[in-house]
Amino acid sequence: MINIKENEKLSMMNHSCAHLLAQAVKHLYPKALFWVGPVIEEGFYYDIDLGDEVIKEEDLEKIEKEMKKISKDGKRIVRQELSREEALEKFKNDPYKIDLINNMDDDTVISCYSQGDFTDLCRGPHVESVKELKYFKLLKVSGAYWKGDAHNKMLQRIYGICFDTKEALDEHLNFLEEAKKRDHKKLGKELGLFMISEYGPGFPFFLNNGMVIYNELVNYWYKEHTKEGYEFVKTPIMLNKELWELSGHWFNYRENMYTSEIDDKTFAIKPMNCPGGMLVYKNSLHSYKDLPLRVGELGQVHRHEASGALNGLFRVRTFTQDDAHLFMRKDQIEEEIIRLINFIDRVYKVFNLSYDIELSTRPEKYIGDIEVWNESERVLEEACHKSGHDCKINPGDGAFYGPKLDFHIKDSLGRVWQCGTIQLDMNLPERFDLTYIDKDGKKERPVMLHRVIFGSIERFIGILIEHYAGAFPVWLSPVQVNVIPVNNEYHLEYAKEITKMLEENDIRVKLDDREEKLGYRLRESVVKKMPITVIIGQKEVDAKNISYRLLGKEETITVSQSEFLEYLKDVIVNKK
RNA sequence: GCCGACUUAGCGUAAUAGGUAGCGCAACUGACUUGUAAUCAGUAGGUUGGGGGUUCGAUUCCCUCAGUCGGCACCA
Repeated sequence: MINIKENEKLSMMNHSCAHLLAQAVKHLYPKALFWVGPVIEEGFYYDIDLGDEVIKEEDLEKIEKEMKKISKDGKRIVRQELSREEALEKFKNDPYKIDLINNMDDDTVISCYSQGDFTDLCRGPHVESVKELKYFKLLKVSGAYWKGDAHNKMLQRIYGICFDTKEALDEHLNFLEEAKKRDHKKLGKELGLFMISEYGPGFPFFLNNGMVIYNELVNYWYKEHTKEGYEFVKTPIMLNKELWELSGHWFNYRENMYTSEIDDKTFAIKPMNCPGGMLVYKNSLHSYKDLPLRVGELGQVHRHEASGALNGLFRVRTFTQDDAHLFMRKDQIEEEIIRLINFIDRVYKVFNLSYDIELSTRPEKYIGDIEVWNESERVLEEACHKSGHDCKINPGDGAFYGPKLDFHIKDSLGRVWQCGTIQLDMNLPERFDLTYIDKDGKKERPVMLHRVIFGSIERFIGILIEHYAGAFPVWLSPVQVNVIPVNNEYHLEYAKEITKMLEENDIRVKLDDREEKLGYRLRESVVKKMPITVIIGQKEVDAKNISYRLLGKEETITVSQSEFLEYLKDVIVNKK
C-alpha cells in the first residue's frame, strides 16, 4: 500500500489533482465554494460548500469526465504571490478563503495558483500543467464538518487519488478491490464466524466457527501469559457507580456508560477493567518482594459508541480487552517494559504481523509532576531502543494520566492497525491509594502499567479475518481437515476410520459424505477455506495411506497416516 | 450524533414510467454412484426492514422509525 503523502512527486500531483477537482466542480456547480483540499495518505480530498445542492456518488463520474476534459485542455498552472490586501481583495466573495487568509501568520507568503479559469489560494507547490494529471480516480463523497468541528456546518467532501502511471492507478484500484473482497463483515457471514442482529447494534454474536477462533486465541493468550508470570482475575461486569466516581470515569465518560438502577442504587457496566483491577490489588497487602505483580484479565467491557461509529467487529459496543495491570517499583519499570515489548513482539510474529512502535507524550491537559512525566517518557523511549526498536514520537498524544507506547501492526495488505498499547498510569494508584511495603517497612506507591496486546479480541479477529482473507492457518481454522471419500460405497468406511483417528488426536475434522460428486465437494472445501482436504479413494484404501491437498495449492500429497498426523501436529503446535 | 447511499427468500441479486415479485446458490425430495473447483430433475421458500400517508391500487412516490454501509465527529 502506497503512502501518497510520503512520496514527494505523488504528493504534489495529488495536490494539483485536488485543484483540478475543484475546477471541475466549479464548472458543474457554479455556486460551489471551497474550503481546503489537502493531500492525505491515500490521495486527496476537497471540502466543498454547495449550498443546498448535493453531490452524490453517481455524480462522481460526471465530475471525473470534466476533470479529464480540463486536463486534456492542458492549461499551465501559474503561481502568483499576493500581499494580504491583494489576497483579501481577490477572494472577497469567498468567505472560506477570507477565513484562511485572516488566520495566516503575518510572515506567511500568501500565494495562489491559477489554471485556466480557476484560481485557488494555496501555498503549493504544484505540477507545471494540468496536462500531467492523467491517471486519477474519484473514490467517494461524504460529509465533513467545517474545520473538523462537529459544532460547525457540514461541507461535502470528495475523495480521490492520482498516480503518475496507469499501472500504478490500476494497482491501487485492484488493492481496493482486494480489500473489499476480504471485508471481515462479508467473510464473517460467508464463513459462519459471527453475526450482528438489529436488536443489538454493535453487539456481535459469535457463531460456532468464530468461537473456535476466539477460543484458540484465548487459549494461546493464557498459555503465553502464564509463561510470562501473569496471574489471572475476572472482575465483575457491573459495579456501583461510586467506584466509577472514585476512578474518575463517571466524570469523564458518563455519557458512554451503560447503567442500571437497582434498589435505588446506580450500577454501571464497566467500560474498562482498571477500577476492578485496583480493588483486586487492594484486596491484599503487597511486599516489595512480590513486585512486579502482573495481573491479567480478559475483561468484557461495554461502551456506548455513537451509532455512526459502529463498524462490524472493528468498532463495537461490547468487546473483550486482553487487559493486564502491572504493578512495580520504580526501579523495575525499564526492565518490565523491555520484557513486555519482547512479549508483544513474540505474539505478533505468530500472526506474521510486522509493527511499529510510537511513543505518545504528555498532552496539554495532564495530571502529575512534569518531572515524572519526562522521566517516564525517557524510560519508555529507552526501553523501546534497548529492545531493538525504533520509536516514533507522537508529541502530546498521551493519555491525561500518563505516556504510552502504541503498537501499530501492518496486515498482509499493508494496512495499519493500532492494537497493542502499554500505558503508564499516574492517576489510578493515587486515587485508589495503592501501596506496597518497602524494604524498610514503609508504605510506597507502586508504578502501574495498563497494557493490551490484541487490544480487543473481537477487533483482532476482524483484523485477522482480513489479514488472512478468511484462510486461517491450521491452528486457528474452524475446520482443520475436511475428509472426502471419492465413493461412499467403497471408501466411506476408511474415510470414517481416518476421521475418527484425527478426532482422537484433537484435530478439528469434518467428514463430507454427501452423495455429491468429488468436484462439488472439493469446491466447497475451497470456498469454505478449509486448509487441508483429505481425499480418500481406492488407492488410499488399498495402501492405508492419506492423500491431501492444501488450500490454494494444486498438488496432492500422499503420505502414511502417521506422517500425516506428524505433519498436522507440527503445523498446529508451531502455529505455521 | 452529522452528511449521503442502501435495506427484495438463509445468501447473492432482478423487476415494475404505480397494476400485489423473478433468477442463481443454499435447503428439501428423487434419479445418478462419482478421482481433484459446481450431475440432472422436481419441491418448498417473500405481508419487498417496521409504522404511517398519497392512491381505486404502493415493493415502486412521500413522511417517519430502525438497521447497514462510506465518510465526518468521537474512540478512556
